[in-house]
Amino acid sequence: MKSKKRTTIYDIAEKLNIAASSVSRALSNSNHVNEATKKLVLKTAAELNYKRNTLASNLRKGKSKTIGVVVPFINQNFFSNVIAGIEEASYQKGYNLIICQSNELQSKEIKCVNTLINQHVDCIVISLSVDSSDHQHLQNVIDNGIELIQFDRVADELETLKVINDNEQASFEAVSHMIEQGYKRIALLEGPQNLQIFRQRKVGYLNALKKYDMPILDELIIENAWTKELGANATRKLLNLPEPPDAIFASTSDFSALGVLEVASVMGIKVPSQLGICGYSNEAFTEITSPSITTIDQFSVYMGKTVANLYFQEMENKDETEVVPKIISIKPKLLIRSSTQRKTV
Amino acid sequence: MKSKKRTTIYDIAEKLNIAASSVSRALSNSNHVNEATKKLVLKTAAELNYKRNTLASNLRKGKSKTIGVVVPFINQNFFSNVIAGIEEASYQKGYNLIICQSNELQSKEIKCVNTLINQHVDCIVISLSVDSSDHQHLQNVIDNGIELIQFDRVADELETLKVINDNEQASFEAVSHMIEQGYKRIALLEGPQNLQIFRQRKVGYLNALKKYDMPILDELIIENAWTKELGANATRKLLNLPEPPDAIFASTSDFSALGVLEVASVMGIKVPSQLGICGYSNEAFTEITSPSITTIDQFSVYMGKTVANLYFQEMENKDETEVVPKIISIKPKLLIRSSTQRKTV
DNA sequence: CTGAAAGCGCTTACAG
DNA sequence: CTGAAAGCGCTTACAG
Repeated sequence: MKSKKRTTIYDIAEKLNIAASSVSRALSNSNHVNEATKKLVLKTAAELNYKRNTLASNLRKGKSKTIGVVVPFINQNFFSNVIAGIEEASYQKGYNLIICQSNELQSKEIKCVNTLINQHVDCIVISLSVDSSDHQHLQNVIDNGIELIQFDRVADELETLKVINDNEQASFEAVSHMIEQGYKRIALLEGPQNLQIFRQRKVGYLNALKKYDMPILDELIIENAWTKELGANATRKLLNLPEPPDAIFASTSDFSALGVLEVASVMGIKVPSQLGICGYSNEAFTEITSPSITTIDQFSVYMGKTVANLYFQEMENKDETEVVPKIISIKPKLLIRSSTQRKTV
Repeated sequence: MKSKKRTTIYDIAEKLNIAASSVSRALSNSNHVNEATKKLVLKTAAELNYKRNTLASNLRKGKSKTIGVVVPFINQNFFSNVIAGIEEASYQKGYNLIICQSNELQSKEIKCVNTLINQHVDCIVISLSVDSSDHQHLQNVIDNGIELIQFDRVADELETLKVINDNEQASFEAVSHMIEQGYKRIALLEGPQNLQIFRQRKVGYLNALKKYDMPILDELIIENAWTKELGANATRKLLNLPEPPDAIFASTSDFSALGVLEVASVMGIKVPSQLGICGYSNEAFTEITSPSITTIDQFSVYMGKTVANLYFQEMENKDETEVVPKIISIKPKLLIRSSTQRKTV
């Protein structure tokens, strides 16, 4: 099968005894072509099972109608939801997606970005890997004339289009809620502080404590507890403290919160009466644990659509004077569930 | 930035005063080129920030080093895991992925496939949408000389490479296990029977009943209960029967099984003592529900890797006489958890 | 080992 | 409205 020769515009032109350029015009629905020939070309194209070679078309036109996406892992709920959103919006505009995963490694992230540059994608959408520190490869994208959009895990210092959550505000609200539920010693599981999102979440936590005149207790702030295992380890450590916390804000992820819940359950500590738990991201499972876990919804599918549409707007406004907002911040929503509700309303 | 002109092999050739063909050879590491010139070219390429235009290269070579993937939804655990597996294996071989989602609609599936054909992908990997009945678009892929690989939800009559699960066997084992746990009236939630996988799972169910000389009770077989909501509806209906079932095999998915569990929980029916529940797919949440749900692991990431590697093998053996197996069946694994264990071992 | 030339399949100014 | 021609950036037989 591989050897089968595909139909080209020349085959159609030859059969109809017209010029290839006319065929091309007819196929791209130009209005500089006679209606009759247009119909004839379309009919013949269908008969010969013609498929436009997008590669050739793109090469000629100097654009690929392709968006490259780089995420840490495709099979993590948050990212797969964002990708689904990007796909939906892109599909409507006739754009394709090339997807790469960085596996949370900057080294692989760099390779992915280079591949996408080679592919001549029109736009690269990226959420940084956790160990991403140097951003030369992102600068490289810009230098190659490719639109760069960062989302969620962004490098703040790079002036690019960005779609982010208001992490600080969400975090502030979550901790405020816990304080209002009467929790006095609220621990923070924080993520790698080289990522801005995790720094912002910490700030939100600190601001909430400040607002309610509560002391900042260093022993209740645990670094780098952003997976289920690390969350569980941190919880063991915290709950064995002379003065253990009465609530834990797993600011890094719901996976971390799940680790907290499991350890509490094993240790026979009751949630939410003895220990409040709040996660981050609204993973599907947070609704079905017992008790259900309070968390923060990031509207991930919507975030994906927003990313794609931001690119399309930017393209349309390229030559206009109107200024498009460069950073879109989506307000996340605190979902109060059982794991933090000990006051009956 | 968009206007920036990229460096081409001609820029390098001009600067070094050699032919473009030599530059091309040097860059593709041909051994028909002097070591000294090769080094010089590489150095200059780096200086000028040269990036090969893959579009042009692929157009000339007549292949794209791209695999197109069509799945119902990117953001469903099973599919995102398969995609992650495909990505990993493809990345190692220098292949890119273009991802589309059919949204379970044959109409969109057809458009996706056509887009991928236009993109001149080398291979299309597909898992059919639920309402896929006619398969002309898949035949079209083959007719266009593109390798077609089906996985999981396959059209049996099409002679293509396939990677599947042994659904019948897995289903048989699951039901046998439930029978051995003493369940007497085991209901089946079945999926749309136009999909082979759901037919196979039904056969496995029936075979298990037959083996243990148990009657087939038509009122316990519920059609089309393959989402959480449909699973819940079916459960309400079943549990209100004069003679309700004492176990439910949600052969369609874990989501369906979750619907069963929630209804049982609302109705105050104890799992597993009064009602046994078994799902399908090993979604992450099945481990953390209370009780945890017995299910079947499909090894989804491995399945993805297998798909990609099958393609690469097929390519390598194209001109050899050796025959590559056309259908790879992965044996799924029954994971026995709390929701079906009422005998203490 | 190197160069000149053709060609992958398309699009688009340029003439008419 | 239509055609002839150039060119997108690369690769690869063909000569030498």
